[in-house]
Amino acid sequence: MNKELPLLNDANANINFEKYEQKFKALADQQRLHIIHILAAKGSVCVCDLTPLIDMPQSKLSYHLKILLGAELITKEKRGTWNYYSLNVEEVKAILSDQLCCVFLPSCC
Amino acid sequence: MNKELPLLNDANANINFEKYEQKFKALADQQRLHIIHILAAKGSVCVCDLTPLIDMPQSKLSYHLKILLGAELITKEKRGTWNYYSLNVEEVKAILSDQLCCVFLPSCC
DNA sequence: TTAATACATCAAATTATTTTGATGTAAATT
DNA sequence: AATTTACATCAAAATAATTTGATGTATTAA
Repeated sequence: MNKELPLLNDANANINFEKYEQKFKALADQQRLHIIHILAAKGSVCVCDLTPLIDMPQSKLSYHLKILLGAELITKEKRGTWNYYSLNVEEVKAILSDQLCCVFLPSCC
Repeated sequence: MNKELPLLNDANANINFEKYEQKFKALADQQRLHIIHILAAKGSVCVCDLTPLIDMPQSKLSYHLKILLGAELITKEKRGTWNYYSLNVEEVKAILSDQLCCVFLPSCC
């Protein structure tokens, strides 16, 4: 059995564009890029410590964190009342070029 | 003179998030990812040859090409009545991981 | 046990993006 | 010269994403 399907001659191979669309959508926002940048620098941060770093109401921050979480660009860990968010470095590296990793993940370079 | 600014301790370095936002926005759409994939496979393609490959009205295709062009992910070259679009491979490679390049630029692997 | 803190979620309002169909312009064909 | 082809652009309609402020639920602190 051949596990590889041949490329179709109309170049419309069976790529899961939807999955990538979601990830790029999550990245397609300055405020979320900023959040990513902070998480990259700070490691694990709870929402209450993130709020003063970025200037936005808490409900808005929660919204953006949810988008990033849905795209699996960040992870969430509950400790008591606090929710700690971290960057999913592996996932980000799987998407971004080394060059961009250097921009958004300072620890990378 | 020191060309490198020190990293600020609030991790809010002076990154041009806007520029990246535009590029990710352009990528954040299945139809545009499809266009990118076709251009990567076919090289240089005019709108009239692209239209039958992707199933959308011409004005819609023009709109999406314009978004990609604005993000400098593709280039345009006029030859007579025809407008030939090509992928800006350098730019795409500067953004996407090798892994993703393999997905969207088949010739890459 | 009351109050305060740390969130998530919800509905409504706002804003941004996409889609559609029509129209315009230029080059190519007849 | 009249048609046809190849596009871009435009305005209106449709859809989607974001923002806001209020409320709810735990957990912790007083």
